Amino acid sequence: MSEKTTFEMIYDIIGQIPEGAVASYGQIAAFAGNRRWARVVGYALHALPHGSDIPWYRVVKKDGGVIGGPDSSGGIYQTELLQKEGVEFVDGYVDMEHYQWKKVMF
DNA sequence: AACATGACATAAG
DNA sequence: CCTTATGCCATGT
Repeated sequence: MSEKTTFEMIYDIIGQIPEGAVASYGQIAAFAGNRRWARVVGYALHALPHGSDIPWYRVVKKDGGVIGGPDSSGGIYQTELLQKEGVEFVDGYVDMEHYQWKKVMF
């Protein structure tokens, strides 16, 4: 049966995030079906293998902040990747007003 | 099976 | 703004 696991649904949603856009954990969880899966979303990304096609760096907190803080090595890396795609950062936070993903694009 | 932990969100004080 | 508490699900021990 085509019973997709929670992780698969989450990965599917994340994989739909276009370039130059970001999405929050809660947002992904909401698109996947339940917004309470925000935690599972985090765990799903945490469990991602290296070399995965999942754009984990396009996933940020609801405020637009990166995990670990913008000063963290991972935070710097994530910020850099997003900036290369055209996402603007202000004080370590994404300008969600302009770059938060909206599914209306499709 | 039970408990603890975790890339979160929300509410309340 | 910060800390607590609660909700939700998956994983590790």
